[in-house]
Amino acid sequence: MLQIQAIRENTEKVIKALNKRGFKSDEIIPKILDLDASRRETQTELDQVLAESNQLSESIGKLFKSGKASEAEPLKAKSGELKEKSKELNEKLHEVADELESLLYQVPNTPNEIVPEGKTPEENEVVFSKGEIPSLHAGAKPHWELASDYDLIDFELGVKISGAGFPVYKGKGARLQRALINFFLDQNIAAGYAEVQPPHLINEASGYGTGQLPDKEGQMYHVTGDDLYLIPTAEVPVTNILRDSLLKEEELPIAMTAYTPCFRREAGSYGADVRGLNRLHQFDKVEIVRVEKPENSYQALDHMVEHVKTILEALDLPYRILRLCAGDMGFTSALTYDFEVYSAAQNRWLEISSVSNFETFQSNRLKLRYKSKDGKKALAHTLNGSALALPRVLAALLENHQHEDGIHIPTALQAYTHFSKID
RNA sequence: GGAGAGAUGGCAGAGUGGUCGAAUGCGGCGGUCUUGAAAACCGUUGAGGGUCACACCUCCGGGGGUUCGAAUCCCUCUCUCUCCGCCA
Repeated sequence: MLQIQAIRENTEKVIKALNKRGFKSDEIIPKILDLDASRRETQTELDQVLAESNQLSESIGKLFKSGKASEAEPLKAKSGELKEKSKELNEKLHEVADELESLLYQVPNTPNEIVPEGKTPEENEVVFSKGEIPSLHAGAKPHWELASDYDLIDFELGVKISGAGFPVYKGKGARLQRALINFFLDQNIAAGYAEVQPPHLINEASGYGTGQLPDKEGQMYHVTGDDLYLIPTAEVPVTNILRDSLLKEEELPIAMTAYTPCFRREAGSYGADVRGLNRLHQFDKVEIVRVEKPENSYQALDHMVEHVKTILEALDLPYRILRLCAGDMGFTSALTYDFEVYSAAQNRWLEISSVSNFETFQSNRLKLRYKSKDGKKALAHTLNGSALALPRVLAALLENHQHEDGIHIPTALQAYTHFSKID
């Protein structure tokens, strides 16, 4: 949620930034400003009535104490009137404040200045690429065929148990999956991230905290019996660890990593894009989350990008980094870098990580603040990224490292898989 | 699922209708002492709105009510804890 002061003080800048996203702010922003003005005006009016009422009560109390109860009667009547009035004003205040809040929830984050203009994924800016695209042997296959040939993943079995998008990993497929999780976690820990294991179900307040609610209500699985949501990413429970907190300056930065399964309904997707591991309802991901002082957050974002690079290079996968254009960025982000690995057998790029700075957009909702040494309080910046999402990494590993004699496991992973080849 | 207890400042924990925004302890900050540190002692220290700054207002889990006046009384919701049951 954007800070109302920012909208108030930099209205033109905010509108311009939102327009870059393709978000129509010309109506909603003036409306927000109107409501904000009205809120403050009503608040002031209410405060005055309450101040008068407080004084009255105090003098009534004194009269009672000094045994002049009869003199208090007219004051009581006056107090009753004020109460009536304050009730009205209070109702109005709530009305205005609620409407203001619901409008603020609808406004996405303002893109950083370096975010490129654009509406579609084609307009994302490639800022880096590395690794050679392997030329595969004749008869090379996409991962869903490899998965079946080597009995690594059973998609049909998952359909029986749950439905489409819930694969069953088997044998070396399961072991490779587990190896990747451990490998990623160890890499992140070595880079200074503290491991946490958060709950996989979250309450409504947590959903609002990181911005999944109310914006993406339909994309999360909802456990109606207990009114909980299955996490779409570890970002939600991990970032919410810091919800409603006032940190000391020296506690920052905070860096956490977590492995969790992720659950996404992804309603409405179909076709070749969702073949095999490309898009699932349940998948595994290792996430990194950072909480930073505002002046350090963009440097931290760069460090996260560098860190993800080293992981992909250890896996010997060709990849590129995109700076997402304003129109393709997520609702809550101010700047996002997507990592894509090249899938030689599918001849396409697959997104495997998304690293973002949310600035104060999440911390404003989360009430995640820190207190500097001179006693000033400010919202912290939150960042997160995948390091990494499993399914497409697995797909790319199978496809890019396939040879006539089987699938070769990258050296860095062998300590985790305890096998060097799938054949 | 059954029974009971509770929700107060960064944390712990008093407070049952009128200077209570709240005792006390811990923690934090400043100081005295010390070569330095620790200990001890003294002082200070909740959050939000509002204002140029004051004033002022709100906040003792959420919502509603009683009262001139509520952290304190009533209703309601949510959550937590303890015991029993069930169970990995």
